[in-house]
Amino acid sequence: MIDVRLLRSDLESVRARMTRRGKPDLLAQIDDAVALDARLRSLAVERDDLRRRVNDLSKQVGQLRREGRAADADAAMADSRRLGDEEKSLAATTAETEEQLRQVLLRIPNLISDEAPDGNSDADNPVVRVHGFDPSSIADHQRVPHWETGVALGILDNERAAKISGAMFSMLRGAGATMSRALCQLALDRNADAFEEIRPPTLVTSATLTSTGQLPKFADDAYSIERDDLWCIPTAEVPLTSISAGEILDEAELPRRFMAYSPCYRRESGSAGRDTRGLLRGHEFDKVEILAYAAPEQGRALLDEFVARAAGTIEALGLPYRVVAICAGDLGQSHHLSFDIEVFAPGADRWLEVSSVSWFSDYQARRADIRFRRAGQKGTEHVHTLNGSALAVPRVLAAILEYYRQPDGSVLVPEALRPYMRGITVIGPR
RNA sequence: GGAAGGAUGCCCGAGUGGCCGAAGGGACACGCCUCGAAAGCGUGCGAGGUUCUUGCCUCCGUGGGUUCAAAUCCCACUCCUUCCGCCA
Repeated sequence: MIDVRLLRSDLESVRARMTRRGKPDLLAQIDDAVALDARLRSLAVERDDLRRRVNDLSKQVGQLRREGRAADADAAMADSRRLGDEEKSLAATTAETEEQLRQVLLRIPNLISDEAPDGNSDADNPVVRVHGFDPSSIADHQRVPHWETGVALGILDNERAAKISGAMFSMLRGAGATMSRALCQLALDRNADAFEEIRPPTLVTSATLTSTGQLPKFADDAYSIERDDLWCIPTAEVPLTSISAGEILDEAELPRRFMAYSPCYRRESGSAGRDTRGLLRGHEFDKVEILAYAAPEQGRALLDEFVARAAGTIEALGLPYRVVAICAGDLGQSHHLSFDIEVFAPGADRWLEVSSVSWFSDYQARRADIRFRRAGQKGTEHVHTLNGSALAVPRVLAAILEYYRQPDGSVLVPEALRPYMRGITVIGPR
């Protein structure tokens, strides 16, 4: 949620920054918010004044009673009752306006960073840097899509996954399942120096899903369990962000860092049939997420650190990758500034997004009400939140099955994964 | 799933209709004292909104209700604890 006060103090700058997202109807939403806010404030002033008078009269009633002036007390009581009725109807109007404003505000996206490049869609995202990518070094035996290799080696069985759960679910077997787990282990171990490991719940309440920005706007993208009013998390970002919801932290404990392995559930409602072969996109996948609560001034540097950590793990796996800056028009609703890491998959012959690292400024913290107190100062501020995939398993696994494929059709296990592979160094046909 | 008890400020804890935004203690901060510290003493110490300051409004798990007036009474819900049942 953006700060309403910004709409009052610096409306033009808000409008200018929203314009960069390239969504014309946003400006109308902002106008709605401004109007509702103005209305709310005048209503609140009026309501508070009535309350003050009711409170005063009520106190007088008690006072007069104690002094034995029953007639005066009755008169004050009558006055108070009359004002109270007025207050009640005004309070109802105010509450209604408040809720309207909240609903509008929940749908207004975050202010984007000046640093985010211009652009309308992912096609405009500039490549920031490329590592280890040399198309001329890629041999024919690597140009086999992982869904073929995976089936040939008996480690990927999407047919049976579909039998069990329907389309867009996948099942790994044998060394494939082991490698999936190994990738999680690797990502967790590489970040254990700075992050507390969490095993969060993966079913969450509506309030939790609202804090990170998935609700109310993107309800169709998440699985819901209506009978119990719970939602399946689309990413561990959701529970991790809400760990300190409603809490006030000390400046000294910032940045506060968490990491978590979790399954992630996505309905992928808009993308059925697109890029769904093999392990490219599924309703359920494993991911290791890293996240931090930070003081505002720590945000930018942490974003770089998160990108470096995610890229470092890909590098340790020996995979070619590039870092892409997300342009203004492609930035998600909650995002302030984001970078994606993409791995080149020679068999699928394309770059796969394997990590998205984002800085949310105070947008999520305001929704989740996560604040901190600066040492020696009165009052509180909202923290900034950042998060990123330390490693998204299926796509990295896909890239490995292609990049590490050998002329005889087997797949070499990357050096970095071997400690977690029970001695398997090569995945051959069964 | 059934039964009972509970939820108050950073923590503990008092408060059963008005004088309670909330006693008392602890923790914390500052000052005094001290060579320094501990102990002692004094002062301060929740959050949000609105406001030039003063002030005013809101918040005692959440949401409703009763009342001139609610932390306090009523209803519903959530969570915690204990017991029973069930269960990986």
